[in-house]
Amino acid sequence: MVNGQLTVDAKLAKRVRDAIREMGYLPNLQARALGSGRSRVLGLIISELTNPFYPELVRSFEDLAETSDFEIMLGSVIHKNDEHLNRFVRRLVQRRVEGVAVMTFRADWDYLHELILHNIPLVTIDAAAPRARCLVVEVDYRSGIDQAIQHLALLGHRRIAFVSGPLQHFTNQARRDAFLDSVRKVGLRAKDTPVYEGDHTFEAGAAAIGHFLSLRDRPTAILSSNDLTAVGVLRGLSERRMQVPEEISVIGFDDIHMAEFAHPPLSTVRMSREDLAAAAFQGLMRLTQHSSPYAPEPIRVKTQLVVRQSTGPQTNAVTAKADSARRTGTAAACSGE
Amino acid sequence: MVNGQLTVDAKLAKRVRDAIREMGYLPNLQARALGSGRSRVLGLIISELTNPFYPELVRSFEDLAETSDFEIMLGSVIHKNDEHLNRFVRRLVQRRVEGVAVMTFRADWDYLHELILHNIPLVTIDAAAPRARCLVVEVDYRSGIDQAIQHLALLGHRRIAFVSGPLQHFTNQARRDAFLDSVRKVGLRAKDTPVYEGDHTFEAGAAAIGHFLSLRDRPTAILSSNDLTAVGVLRGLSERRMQVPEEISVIGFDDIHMAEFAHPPLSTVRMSREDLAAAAFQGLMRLTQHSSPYAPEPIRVKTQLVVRQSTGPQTNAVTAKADSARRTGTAAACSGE
DNA sequence: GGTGCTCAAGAAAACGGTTTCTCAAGATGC
DNA sequence: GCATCTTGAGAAACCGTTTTCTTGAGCACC
Repeated sequence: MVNGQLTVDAKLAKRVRDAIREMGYLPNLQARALGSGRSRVLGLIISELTNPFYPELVRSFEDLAETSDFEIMLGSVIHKNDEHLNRFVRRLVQRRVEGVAVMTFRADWDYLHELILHNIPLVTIDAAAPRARCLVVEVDYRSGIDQAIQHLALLGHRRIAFVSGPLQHFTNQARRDAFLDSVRKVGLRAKDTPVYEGDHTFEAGAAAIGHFLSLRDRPTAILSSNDLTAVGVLRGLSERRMQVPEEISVIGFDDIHMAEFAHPPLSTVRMSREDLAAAAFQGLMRLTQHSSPYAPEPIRVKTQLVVRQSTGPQTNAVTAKADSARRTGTAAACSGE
Repeated sequence: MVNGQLTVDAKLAKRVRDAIREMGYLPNLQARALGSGRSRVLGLIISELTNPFYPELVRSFEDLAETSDFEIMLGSVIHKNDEHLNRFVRRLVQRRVEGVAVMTFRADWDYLHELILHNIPLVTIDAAAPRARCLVVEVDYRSGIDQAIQHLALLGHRRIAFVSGPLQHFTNQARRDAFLDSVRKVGLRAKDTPVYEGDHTFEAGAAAIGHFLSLRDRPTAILSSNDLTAVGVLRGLSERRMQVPEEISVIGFDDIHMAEFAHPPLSTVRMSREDLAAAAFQGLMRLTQHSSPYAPEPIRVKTQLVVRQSTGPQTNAVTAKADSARRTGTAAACSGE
């Protein structure tokens, strides 16, 4: 009755329900989990919470989980040593999670072996763990990077540099490859599209700028593989007293909060955390419904350019304060979005 | 045996343990919780994860929880409506959490009544919920704000403004009062220490600057009640082409990541998230050990000035590019830390 | 009216551990 | 040597739900 069937008098039902509330009764979820064999807990593994990319993702994922009455167990990978990591994964199993979303972009699955052993549904990003009951969320880097490059090309830029993350990670290769394809598509050649391999830190941005400005043919626009590094690029430029976007344009990737508050506000390729979370959650729901070795299609998530004020038309003047030109450029860019 | 007593042959014990591992056995924590009556889950309530103050706090708290074999259930208050909030609190009770750390700075406890009803240990910040089994973490705003004001006074500033958060919150009153006390201590008068009430957003910073610059006696230094607003102040100044710290000094509060990456890097009063998390966790452990109506002393957490590059000596020149002076000033300030 | 069927309510078993109880063997004291 | 205390192993009860099983009532049909 309490669980919602309608075989008894509605009025009586209401009275009973009121009495239950009155006494402050709340079912014990542990007991329920034990009895039903369903814990209603999901695992969520991220790189780390202090990476500004993740809080939004976690929040979206939690919201989804909440509306479906799931709890989530959060674990970050980066600052943990292997010992800690294994402990965390073991706890996931001990709490009998019904599935785990692995939202980190590195592609080694060793630390997940305990989950695989217990045949727990898994959702990963970019690349699948080698096993059944694993679903991939494929981020479509190309769509957003294409937009970024076309935006720059439209503004007249013919020399566009790229700051990548560590190329040992599959995801960073994918981003760089997307960049190289895009610039080729708008007719630029390899020597006009230099790539600098950074490490996704703030400092890498300043280092990249040091490198690019030492080139004979300096790029007039820079695309960075993540926002933090792009902000580092902005800082490096500001320290060299170079004006953005008058002298050089900068585009980031991710669209973290900081991008909006950067100086100038950073144009960037947005990878929607909401979409990512939704894809991951949906994927888990799908996997949990099929207990058989079920291998569904990957879920794709698009990326998209967000134009702010760090991009403007290419000019040859090195010191020109082309303020009015910039305004026009920005307006044009915005309308192109 | 499995739980670690030493009554049987050590070798046999090892063999048994190996066999257990071999078979992939892991105890079911739900069953354990049900049997023992201890869930080993703690609640952690924060304002919201996308507020850059919190990720570090959550991480620290999680680390502590992990080493003591606790799980945490995370909930954010801000973006939830009352309906959602009540659901979350109810879930805390349903999972039979052993205690809840309420790490949000607002002081209304209505939404916690379910926790109070079930006599669940509570740790709060700044002010205690009106009940037993509740422990307060008292943030010592005065220590850090004193340091900030003395730092500015030493640099020659005699007109120091304050941007507060919404004064309906107890915590913001405390910060403002600490400011007023501090400036009085270094001999400044009310008319030279104007206060602007903002709302802790980025935009509030620009608004505050608009107000302060319209005053007849402009302040030469600004202390903000949080970092995001301070960054907004920096932005407002930059839009007015005013140099920081040559023309005006700025100090924030909190020491979020962004502070370091601001332009220029923001001097700020650090409220240590590690300390806060440690205090909260310790408090919960203390409370859970005493089931009786036990009212322990509050735990105090200090704040501390961090000097970066947004503060420099007061100069009368409005447009002077006092670069060398600034360098010296910064160095002096650093050594004073 | 007896037989077979459906249905729902209540009892019992299960979930996987912890905690408590029981009881017999061994140690201790006189 | 006998009564008492201590010890530890194994059995039993328990935690609070869900799930399955049992039972008996109600009903249609021949």
